[in-house]
Amino acid sequence: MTVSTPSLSELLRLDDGVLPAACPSRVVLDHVTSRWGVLLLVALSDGTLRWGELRRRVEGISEKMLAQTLRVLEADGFVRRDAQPTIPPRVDYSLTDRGREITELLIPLMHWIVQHAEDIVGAGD
Amino acid sequence: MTVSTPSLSELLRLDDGVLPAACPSRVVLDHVTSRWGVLLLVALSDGTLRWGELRRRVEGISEKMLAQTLRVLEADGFVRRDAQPTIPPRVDYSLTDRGREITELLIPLMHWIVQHAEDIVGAGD
DNA sequence: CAGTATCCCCGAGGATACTG
DNA sequence: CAGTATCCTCGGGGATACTG
Repeated sequence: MTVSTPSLSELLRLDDGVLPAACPSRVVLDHVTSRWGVLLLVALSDGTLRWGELRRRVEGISEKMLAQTLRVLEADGFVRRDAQPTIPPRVDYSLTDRGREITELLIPLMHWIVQHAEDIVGAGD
Repeated sequence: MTVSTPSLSELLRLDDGVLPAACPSRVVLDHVTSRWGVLLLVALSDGTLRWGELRRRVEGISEKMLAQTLRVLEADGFVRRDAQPTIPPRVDYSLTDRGREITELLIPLMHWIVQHAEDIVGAGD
């Protein structure tokens, strides 16, 4: 049942295991694993959130980085932005299908980290 | 069969969905998703590698960042360092059990990214 | 409310040279 | 070979003020 994890080379079909530096995946990896990228995607996995809600959920993020990271994630097609032309404005952010795909891979990671973080920083740091 | 992904709040047992800023998980998340962290861990998933092999595999990494990132990953208990006291020296790096655990969550992520990267940067960037 | 615009700083990270 | 030491740059990212 447990298919032993295939090697990176097999998974990526690299015959030498080298992932080139100039490579689209590096760009996407950087976007997703950017300082605030993971946190925003994971926050949105709970459902649609407004700008202000996102700010509060992802504690510590500045307005600048919230805007910037959201723009990148939107450009990559991970996040959908719905702006109501009302006064005052209301903007909803949610995951696209693509965003949900990658977030489903991110959640187990976050989960593992949250479970083990204490042991890790407690012992070594 | 498919258990629908539980919400972040459920997974993390946060009643408000807010992941605090001052929190060990943030530190570990930063280490793992650091610029070179993912790439190194994933490279080591293929098995033990020597310093020079790692440098070549993770194309673009400088010696400084290789050393620095490896030290962090070692301190976190993800990576084991085996130094043979020979001349010339030989140092082997491999994943610990803990390293293998988290890498098994990283591989699907990398895999997804490599599969979809072209579409993503091709269309939006 | 949901952003943009600006200024500015610090440290991540690269280049280079050196060493056991 | 497997690093360390040093210098230096560039841009990530915070603080603050302003706007439709």
